[in-house]
Amino acid sequence: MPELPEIMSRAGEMKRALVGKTIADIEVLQPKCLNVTVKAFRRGLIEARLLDVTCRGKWLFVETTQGWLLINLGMGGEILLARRGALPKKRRLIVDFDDGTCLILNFWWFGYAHYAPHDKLGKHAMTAKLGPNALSITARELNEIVKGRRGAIKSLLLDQTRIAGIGNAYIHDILFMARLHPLRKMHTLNEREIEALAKAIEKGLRPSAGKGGAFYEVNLYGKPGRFKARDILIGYKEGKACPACGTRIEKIKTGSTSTFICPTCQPLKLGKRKRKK
DNA sequence: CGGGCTGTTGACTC
DNA sequence: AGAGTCAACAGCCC
Repeated sequence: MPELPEIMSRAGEMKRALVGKTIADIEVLQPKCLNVTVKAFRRGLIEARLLDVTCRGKWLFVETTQGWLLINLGMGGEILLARRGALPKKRRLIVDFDDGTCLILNFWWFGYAHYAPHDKLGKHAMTAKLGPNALSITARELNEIVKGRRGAIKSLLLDQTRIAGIGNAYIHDILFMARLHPLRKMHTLNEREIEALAKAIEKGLRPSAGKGGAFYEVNLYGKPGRFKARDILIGYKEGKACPACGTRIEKIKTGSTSTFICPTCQPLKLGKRKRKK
């Protein structure tokens, strides 16, 4: 499940590998991943030269001389660089370049490959509403985002219009490092806790971003990320000992998703006074 | 073999 | 505002 560390890594790889190339052809095997017709998509991007690749949250922004290619991998999938003669089996969209290489998009369940002309990028609703990147938010900004809201902190962290890039894989360790229960209400958070959360977002995403993403995702060349299972503190480690206190890690339902927590380190009821002195 | 689970997002309802 | 539900339909696990 690609989240900010993976998408940042893919953006860097794509920038290094693709800038300067010109799109020669596009083959769409799954038209429903587009926001326009196959014809309009091809007309928009064929003959475009790639200028830059960046990301905002889980979206890749490929800037070309003819507008933007916007990619979201949804619940999973790969972006691979290959040659026309040696394509991977699974593929839903193929972008051919003028030098015989091609970019293959595969979505596990579904994903998006959208086209926006230069002057329509601001009208692309799914990206226009994105909040600031999770790795560029300061404690002060986080405080502003949290202020006046009443919902659970987990739903805020996953709300891409407030904070872009966190998904349900990295969130377990972020909440654990902030010592916050996922269902804590935002209006009960004090300044110290918000500051801890801002630090935890950084600590939860930056190491993986520096290692090319998580081990369960592959890069443009098919190589898995170097952020390993042992680098994860409590996510997906139900029944194992909490690294901070030894309590058994639990998996709890939080709305329609689950969260792994340490019930000792992340109590839901915030005692006004700490027990034990 | 089959049922349950999992990730993202928008649309929709209450 | 926010919580809940659903739909899109692959692949792994038991």
